[in-house]
Parts: sequence; C-alpha cells; structure tokens
Amino acid sequence: MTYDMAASIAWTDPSCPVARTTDLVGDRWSLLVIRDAMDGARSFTDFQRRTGIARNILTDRLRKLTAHGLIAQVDAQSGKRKLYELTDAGKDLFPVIVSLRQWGERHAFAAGEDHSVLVGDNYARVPELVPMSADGTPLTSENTRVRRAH
Amino acid sequence: MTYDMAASIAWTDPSCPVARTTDLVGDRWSLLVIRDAMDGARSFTDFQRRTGIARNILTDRLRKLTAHGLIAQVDAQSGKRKLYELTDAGKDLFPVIVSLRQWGERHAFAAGEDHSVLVGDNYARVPELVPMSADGTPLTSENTRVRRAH
DNA sequence: TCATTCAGTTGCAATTTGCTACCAATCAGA
DNA sequence: TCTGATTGGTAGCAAATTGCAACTGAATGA
Repeated sequence: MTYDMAASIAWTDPSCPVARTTDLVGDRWSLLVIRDAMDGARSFTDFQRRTGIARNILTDRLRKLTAHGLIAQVDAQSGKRKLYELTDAGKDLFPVIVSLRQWGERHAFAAGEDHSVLVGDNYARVPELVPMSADGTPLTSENTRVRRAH
Repeated sequence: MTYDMAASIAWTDPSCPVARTTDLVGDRWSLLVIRDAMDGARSFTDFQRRTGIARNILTDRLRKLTAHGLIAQVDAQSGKRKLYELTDAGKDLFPVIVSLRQWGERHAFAAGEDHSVLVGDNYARVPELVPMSADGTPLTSENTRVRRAH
C-alpha cells in the first residue's frame, strides 16, 4: 500500500468543488479522523482507538491527509514520537463537520435517543448552521442553483 | 448485490451524529448523487451521466438512499418510468453540500482555476457558512468541544 | 534492565467497486 | 403499428479496497 506524496488527484469532476472535496475526504474514515483531530486526538493510537479503523488503513489515511495538507506531523524532534495535528485547511473543515453533525442530530436518531453534543466555551449548544443570502433570506436546494464554469 | 429494505445500520459509532451521517452518505458517491438531485437530476440516466458512477453501483446507492429516506421514487403510475426526488431529509443535507462546496472552493483549486458556483435566485453567490455562537462570535474547532452522551 | 506501549508493516481473506455484456420495458417517429 | 433507440436495470467477472491477525523495531517507564 504505497502512496505517492506528490500525487495529484485524478478528480472525479474537476470543475465541481463538492466533488473535489469528496475526492479528498469523502471515504469511509477521513472525516472521522478529522472529527477526532478536532476533538483533541493527536497520536496514531488516539485515532485508532476513537475510530476503530483498521491500523493499516489508518496509516494510509494519515498519509493521504498529510499529503493533501489537511494534517501535519508536528515537531518530531528525532527520537521523539510523532504527533499529528490539523493544518489551517484541516481546521477549516469545521463547518463541514458541524453540518454533518447537525444533520445527524435531526435525522439519524430516534426521538429520545442519546448522542454527544457540540458546545462552545460557555457550554452552550452550537446553533444550527443555515445558509443565508446576503439579505438574510434562508437558502435551500430549491432557491439556489449551480452556475457552470466560473 | 442484494439490499434489505428493512436493514438497520450497524453504526460505526452509535452515539456520534457525525459518524451516523457518514454511515449514511459517507461513501465515494452518495453525496454526489444528492448534489445532482439538488441540481435537478431525477432519472437513473441523469445521475449516471452526471456522476459517471458505474451503473450497478448507482442502482445500489439509489436503493440505499431510498431505504434510508433521503430520496424517494416519485409517482410511477405503473407503466411510466420512475423518477427519484429528494425527501425532506435529503433536502436538509443542503448545508452539508454547501459547506463541502465552500471548503473545496477555498482549498481544492489553484488560484485562477475555474469552477462552478452556487447562486441564489438573483444570481448572487451564496455567502460563506460560518458557525456562530448565539451571541454572534465565530466558532471553530478550537473554541468548541464535544460533550459526551446527552 | 526489562516489560510495555507505540507506530506502524506484512500477508492474506473478505468485501466493494468497476467494467462489459446483456435484457426487457418504454418511448418516439414514420 | 412496426421499428429502432433509449431507459433502467442485471449478471458475471476482474481489479481495487478494506479488514484482520500476527509481527517488528523503536520509545517509554518502572
């Protein structure tokens, strides 16, 4: 299972930003690795324990996410164990993780079923993320559309 | 490739809403199918042409998304071709698609490289989706955390 | 020093994905 | 109404991906 650090992706749909993002993180595990990194995971074992991912696959995912600039190996003064942390691009996936979380809360739990929650410093729940136009009207798939090419 | 309509998922991480959502749509193709449904795709061939997905896999994904309540086969007065459309739960993935799109725009294109854009009725670009606390301060992975169990 | 944990690697089996046919039903046109 | 093209799949098989269990060599820690 080799991975070419300089690999440029063969994009599924080169002009679509959604497709490019799913090409980078749209597999069974990458977003959960990112989720755990956002929640403080830093070592190989941290990620393995929290996700339950197979170890060889975790190795591969950490390398790919590193190669694509979403996480980085930090410090590693030689003769020290390496840790991973999110890059700025990785941290910037926060709205993606939040929107996945909020959809799950709304649609993937039975009424009354418990789940973890995301809170701010004051322990207040993170409010719903709602796309809005500049004038403040809510946007949905029905009042927006994709304009091709730029 | 059979699929049990009554199948309940073996959740990867039952208490985490992020994991539940990725269990439902976190594969190589489902989110692109949803994206295309939001952009007007309705027939099997629509989806196949837009995504480029293999036909047997598309069959499987449409069944799974239907079984999980994200899309539905509409009308199909017998002796008519069936069309798929998003359910309310499927439409509610809009913030997920938007955040994936916006991350891609920010991080997956070289400067000056063209890509499709999402616009509202007035042709104005959809503004950035930014998680905010109730008092209006921006939230990031660094000033939020997961509180276990409800 | 010596056991334990960490961060992987290796080999193999099981699962998933991606072709390339193939097919019956539907639709469009003459 | 016949005829050909398109639609919405299936079937079979090869290739790629994933998962599991065992192994390794460093790093840590008592």
